[in-house]
Amino acid sequence: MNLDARISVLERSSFFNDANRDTLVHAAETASECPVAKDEQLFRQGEEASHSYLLAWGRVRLDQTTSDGRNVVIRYLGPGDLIGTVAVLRRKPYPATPVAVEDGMTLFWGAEKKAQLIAEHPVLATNAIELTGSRLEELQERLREVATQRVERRIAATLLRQVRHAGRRVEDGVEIPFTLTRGEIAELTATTLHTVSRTLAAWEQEGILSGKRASHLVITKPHRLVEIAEQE
Amino acid sequence: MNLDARISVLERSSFFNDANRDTLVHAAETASECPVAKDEQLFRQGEEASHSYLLAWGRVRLDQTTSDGRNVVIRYLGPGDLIGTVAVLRRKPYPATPVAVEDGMTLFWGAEKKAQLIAEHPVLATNAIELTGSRLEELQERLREVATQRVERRIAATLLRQVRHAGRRVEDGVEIPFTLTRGEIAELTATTLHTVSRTLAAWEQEGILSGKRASHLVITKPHRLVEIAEQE
DNA sequence: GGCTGAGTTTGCGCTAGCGCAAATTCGCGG
DNA sequence: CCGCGAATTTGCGCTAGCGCAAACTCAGCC
Repeated sequence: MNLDARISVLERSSFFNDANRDTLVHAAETASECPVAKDEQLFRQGEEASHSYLLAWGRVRLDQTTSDGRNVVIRYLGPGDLIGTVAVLRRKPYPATPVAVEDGMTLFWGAEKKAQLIAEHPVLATNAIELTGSRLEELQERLREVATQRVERRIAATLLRQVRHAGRRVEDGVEIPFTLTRGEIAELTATTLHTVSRTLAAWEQEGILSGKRASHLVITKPHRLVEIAEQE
Repeated sequence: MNLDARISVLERSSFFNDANRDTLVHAAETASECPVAKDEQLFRQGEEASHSYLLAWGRVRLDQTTSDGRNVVIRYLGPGDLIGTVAVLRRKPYPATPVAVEDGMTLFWGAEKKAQLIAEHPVLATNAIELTGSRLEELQERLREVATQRVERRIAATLLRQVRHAGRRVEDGVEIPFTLTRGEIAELTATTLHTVSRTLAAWEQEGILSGKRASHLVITKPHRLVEIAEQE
């Protein structure tokens, strides 16, 4: 990636919202590139936070593992999303393990460079607060769902969230443009893969959605899914 | 509160960590004071975020209500904690309703003044990221607990969290220095008040803790509670 | 001091959904 | 093309804990 390509990637990220040319150039010049292969981990939960990443393209799943070995999917990240930035700024260990769900490319900065970038460009600090706040809001929403809703609603809400983040219109409806297994949906919604499988099988029968394994989920009746998510 | 008293309040808040005298004075001079009475709401979830608060003393519970009228307790706030700041900075509606659990006092700033404070004192932006990140981390932890743990463990973890945030050594053990009802514990741990009641009754019988209603919970065997929180 | 309402406790029936087990499917790599 | 492993599906027994109902407790207010 040359400088212009990098700048093009950066200006599409909300972390660089309202950033001027100087900021973009500074960030582009100080960044390094790192391709990431499917299933590769950028870093591991618990490690010292040494680098902060921005996903140029590809998709990444953010996993947290519990002390008894269970996994919770925190979120899916797409192009323009930051990875590891808050941990770097806080000088805390990484709280999660980002796993690439497809081949991709990242730009990354060492902790010092990132802190300097933010110190010299206050708009980036403001944007970091915005982004962290946005993550906070989403987690609050998820906690509310898990605390108060049955599984079906939660699955519907989770799929709609992926649609909102990354959904793509296709001929039959809306596609979630990355691989999402029943197991992963289970780890996003605090349930088991068996329950997800049963639920999705029923919805597939009903024509609400289709897709499994490497074929991406396609929501054919999004309004139906919204109804399910909002039922009492 | 005179200026020195305000400064004393501010410098004890982690939002003002590493802030110099100028910053503290600026913040103290531009703040207004608002006492808050037990059960009073500072603002309501969904309202436009117009003011940002810092709790000088007292305790506040942060509630989120779902569309079907159920309540989730997001966290308890104590002296030095910010209330509504992220929403103000993000120019989003308030995501929660802060309810005073005892009489207290707040300092507050209008949105413009707060944004200006942060723009003129970059250390505050850094601290805001730190604080938001810390909230994020806690919510991730709670989500992991709800997703993967049985109720008992969750209750234990929740009580230990209050102890860590606000616990006070007393003669018999560690006191949680604010009123925490079984219903509120239920809303913190995604369970029902009946289950909390049963669990706490058993633990009280076992000598692990004591206290109900207006009498604060006292954890008499904290190590036992840690064991429960960490069991598999 | 008495009353009241909110908080706590307890019994118990019920079920959502967990988790075991096994069968089926399918995508990928050699 | 075949084998294999991971993903998906399906049957089913079981139980953690929900939620209804009712009784008890106690703090605060008049």
